[in-house]
Amino acid sequence: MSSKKEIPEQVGRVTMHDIARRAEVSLGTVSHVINGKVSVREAVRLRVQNAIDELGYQPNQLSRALRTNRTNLIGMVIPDIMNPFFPSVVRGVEDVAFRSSYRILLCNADNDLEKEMAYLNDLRSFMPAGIILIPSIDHKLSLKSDFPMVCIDRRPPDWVGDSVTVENFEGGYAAGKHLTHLGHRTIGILRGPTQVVTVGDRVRGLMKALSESGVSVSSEYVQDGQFDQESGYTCAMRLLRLIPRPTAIFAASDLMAVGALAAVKASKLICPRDVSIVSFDGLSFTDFTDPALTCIVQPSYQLGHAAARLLIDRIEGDTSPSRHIVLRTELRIRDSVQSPEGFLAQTSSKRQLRHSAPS
Amino acid sequence: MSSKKEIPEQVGRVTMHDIARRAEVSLGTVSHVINGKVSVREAVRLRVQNAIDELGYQPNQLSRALRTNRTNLIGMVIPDIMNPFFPSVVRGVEDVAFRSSYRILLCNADNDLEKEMAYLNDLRSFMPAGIILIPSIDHKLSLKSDFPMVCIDRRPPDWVGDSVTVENFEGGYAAGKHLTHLGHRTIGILRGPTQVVTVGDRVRGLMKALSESGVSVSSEYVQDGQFDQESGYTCAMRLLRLIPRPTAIFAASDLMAVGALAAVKASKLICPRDVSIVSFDGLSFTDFTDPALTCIVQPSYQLGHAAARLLIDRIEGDTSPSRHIVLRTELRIRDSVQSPEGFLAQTSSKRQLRHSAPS
DNA sequence: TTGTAAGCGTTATCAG
DNA sequence: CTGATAACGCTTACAA
Repeated sequence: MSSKKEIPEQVGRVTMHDIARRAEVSLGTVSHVINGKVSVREAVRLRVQNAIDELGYQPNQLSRALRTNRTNLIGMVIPDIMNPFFPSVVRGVEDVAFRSSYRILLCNADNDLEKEMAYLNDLRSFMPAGIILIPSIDHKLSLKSDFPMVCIDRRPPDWVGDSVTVENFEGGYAAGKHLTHLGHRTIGILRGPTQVVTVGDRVRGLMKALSESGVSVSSEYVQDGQFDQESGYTCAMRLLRLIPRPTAIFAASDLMAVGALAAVKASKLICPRDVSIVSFDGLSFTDFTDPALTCIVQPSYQLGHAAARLLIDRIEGDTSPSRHIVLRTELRIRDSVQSPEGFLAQTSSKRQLRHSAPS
Repeated sequence: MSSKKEIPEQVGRVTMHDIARRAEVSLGTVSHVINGKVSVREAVRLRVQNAIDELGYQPNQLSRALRTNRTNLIGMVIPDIMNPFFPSVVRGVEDVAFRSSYRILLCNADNDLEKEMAYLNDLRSFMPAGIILIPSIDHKLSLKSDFPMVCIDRRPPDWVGDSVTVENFEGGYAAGKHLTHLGHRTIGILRGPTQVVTVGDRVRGLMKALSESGVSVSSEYVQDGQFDQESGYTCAMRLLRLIPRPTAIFAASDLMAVGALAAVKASKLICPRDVSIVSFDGLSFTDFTDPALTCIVQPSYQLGHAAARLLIDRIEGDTSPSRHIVLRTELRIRDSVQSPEGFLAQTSSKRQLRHSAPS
């Protein structure tokens, strides 16, 4: 799009009628040149195009939608944009959507099933082209709708449609391997809310890695709570009082890990010297904690990106069987994990406590 | 399309026609009971209402909008939802909007004037009820439009419409007072991008407070850069090499402050013992840094909240003169500021600032 | 109080 | 290739 010749600042809405009149053609012809579906004589096409440019005409999306029975709106229902995990998901969706000229209708359902269903229902009255949903924890709805929908992040058990999720199990497994390779054998777990299926997977993956190294975790080393920092603090405190004290803690979310970090400090211990911490999420603030957190990074932007791609394919007619895309996680090594004291790690020449400075 | 006596799950769209037929009334009557503007005999009203409930009818927002020339859509154009400052602004807008049954169309303009204008223009084709805009840095557009618009966070110089902003100057001033009362007389400033007007105000407010205490800041103690962590690091490094070394640093954003924190550590200094840091924004991660940052908190949620209130008032007919709401900031005292070494702090016989400290 | 009918700005179907 | 004309689903005078 290059710069325009003149400023068409005609304020009152300009419609196809205005174009038709100015170009001295009929309404239908204007429509034809706009949609390019029916061919139009070049001279006429030009006249119409000029009128459009001169008057700064934009097709009214509403009437168009009403007529064609489809908008270019994508409804996006998420738990809460203030939860730092979601903004990049939303951005991933928007970037893809924008390129295909879809617009995003954003709804925060607060993990509240009622609110989620209300939004979902309400959204229908806008005739969206499709919906991207991060289902609430206890999502039950198997919605049959007039438009495609893809579930992301969490996949409800009864959901048979498209979905994009993350390898939670494998991420947990990677965390477990990392810890056991460094020699940890007494490991505490901050699991968070048990009803969240993603968390369960993370912990199961972790457990698998541990048991492969002959490490077992008795139940008092697994603490359930909320996803937040405060809960992480409280639960970590309980872990730190256990005997033997865990040499490492796995936190199923970054926020819990931050709480755990605080708990370690409050216990006059040092992370990672006394207690290592590995977390799950990879939010940006994990770089700012002290020490910076080693964590399993979720590809949040990609989550939205892939979902939008998939959804738009569906909107544009892809009728292949449901797809279930599962995205990889990544182990990001920072400063919060080291070998436990007294463990002779061959590779421990690396200095752990160095705070990574931005380069 | 077989008529059902059963609970609605009728998938194909159900329209007013269906209701009219089932309730054995005319289209107009259905409309009347829905909009409650024209009175309808109770018996009929009930029949219609039943039909609506039984069929699970929802009015089509698009056709309604087309007819009434107004949607219940609010367009929100922001720089970038991934910037941690904006999610709560968006949430503030959405909470208010939702209660008045408006929906949010979210657009990320990336501080790019072209993109911003493209979005703004594009939004018009949805006939939004109103727009909330966080203008790009070099926003020039004085848009005359068919619907109300309120600018938030930054107020473009030529913008004569409604706006909601933050007391940047006063916030900077409070930061300055806090520092001077504690005895700081050599103060470094991380100003960030000079073209951002909010930053200018913050620094001017700071300067005023300093000069009121007879503290002057020579130019090499003022570093410009970007808003981000990396820039904060680099610029703070320069400050820390100055002689005399500043005993305190003011960062115009939290991210720069985080970079400064890293710079202090990298210089083998300790915050706040050797260098105090006070920042501006109050994002949630400032609690997780080490030490936790003392900062001037912007009421980001309130920003969105107030803007939405204002906008909806306009949408609903408020034609009073343009309003310019300015929100207070708050000094949040954490651990990154103390009196400089060797300064005999007048003990708290006199409390420093009336700016409320959180408990 | 209720029904009728004319649009809102498009697209789509047919004639010319 | 171009132009009428009928929808799309709804609101709103105005008529009955």
